[in-house]
Amino acid sequence: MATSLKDKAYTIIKERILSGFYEPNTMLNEVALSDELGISRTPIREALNDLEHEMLVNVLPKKGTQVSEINFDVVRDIFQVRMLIEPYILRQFGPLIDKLQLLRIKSIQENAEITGIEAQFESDNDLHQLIISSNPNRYLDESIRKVYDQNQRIRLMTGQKSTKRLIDSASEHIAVIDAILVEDYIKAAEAMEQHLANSWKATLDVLYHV
Amino acid sequence: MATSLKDKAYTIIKERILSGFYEPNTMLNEVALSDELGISRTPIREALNDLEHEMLVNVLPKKGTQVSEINFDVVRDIFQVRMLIEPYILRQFGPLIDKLQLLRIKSIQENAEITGIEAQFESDNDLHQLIISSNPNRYLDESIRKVYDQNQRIRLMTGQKSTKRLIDSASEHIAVIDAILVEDYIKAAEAMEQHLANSWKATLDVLYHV
DNA sequence: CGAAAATTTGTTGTATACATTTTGTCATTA
DNA sequence: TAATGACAAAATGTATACAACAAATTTTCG
Repeated sequence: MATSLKDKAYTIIKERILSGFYEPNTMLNEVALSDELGISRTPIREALNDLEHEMLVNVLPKKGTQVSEINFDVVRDIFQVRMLIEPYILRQFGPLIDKLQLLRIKSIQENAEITGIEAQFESDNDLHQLIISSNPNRYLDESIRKVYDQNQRIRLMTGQKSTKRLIDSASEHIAVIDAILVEDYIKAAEAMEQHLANSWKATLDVLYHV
Repeated sequence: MATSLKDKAYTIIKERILSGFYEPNTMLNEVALSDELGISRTPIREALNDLEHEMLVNVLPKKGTQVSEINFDVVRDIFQVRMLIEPYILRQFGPLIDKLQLLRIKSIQENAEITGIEAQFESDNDLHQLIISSNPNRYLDESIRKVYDQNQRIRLMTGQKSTKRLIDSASEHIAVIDAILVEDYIKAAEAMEQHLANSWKATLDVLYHV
């Protein structure tokens, strides 16, 4: 794959932000990144610009680029958009979802207590990604993907501390999956709404003790 | 206002795309733009990159930057997102809409037959922008704004040829406005859904004779 | 000693030079 | 004539140099 240096820089920096290696409010120095990655400033700058559009960083004119913060407002906005779009995708594009992949994910979710937190975590991601990917609308896709990247950072903060929530989450996922499998997409959308509402409540609880 | 050269280039190029001065599929040459605008290639490139994120251009690696096309799929996707988000904003954030501005817009819409096409056109824009602006969710805002820019290009194509549609559109706008004024935001959302559905049908008819 | 001014340092913004790739031209050949 | 390949021209991708600005530091003066 003949990828550009800009894309390389983009991928590396994004991964560092999403993984929490760069914490919120960290200032990203262009020359430092340039030296470290062995890439000149120009592609670095372009990558940072791209990341700004995903709202993963804020470019402060003449000051620098700063890893964006995840405050309450951001968390609320992220969940709001997810609750609008993910059920919508199920209703509109449910039939386009890959059933085989669903079954694979379901089997992992069913063994939530055995497979461990990390596998569960990843499988959760897979489910949402699978649903998101079924949507052919480019504009909707960009919106939800941007939001979903931020969501990964939120989950890093919550850390899924409660195993109780993990089990509940798994059964909610299964409810969504089962509805899709019997091709009742309205029910699937409702199950997703329920799931997101619960996740929202759990997140509120863990992060803000509300 | 101490705006950067990148922003200047961005503003100029964007205006040219939205106004139709640059037609779809036009290749945008970086050095040509650089010479014409008296700005070096670096800010020009950054501006084009920004425009790519708004899907107003496509950057083809090693080939160049091309003004994006408005084909049937794009038109469908745009309307789909508008029909999802605009009514949602009314339902969720209706109370935040500036009522005074609404009254001003209403008076123009009421005289649709007198004020002429252009004023009508602009007032239509104002209404949708006003509603969009009432939404405080940054993620939703970016999504709908991106879509609304493209929508301007669609309207350029349809050219609002039918005066019948113009009159109908005005009365639909008034239905939305009146519902907001009496603070019945559910009704307002429904009126908006109706309006967008009709616009969608009219657009289909004009552009694709479907 | 403290505050304001001047200077230095470091960072981003912009311009330009160089590298790489694509594309168009034109001669060559089957 | 049509296809092919070498070559030239032009475009984008990348690196680097310079300019403008902000912040930190030092100096100067009350």
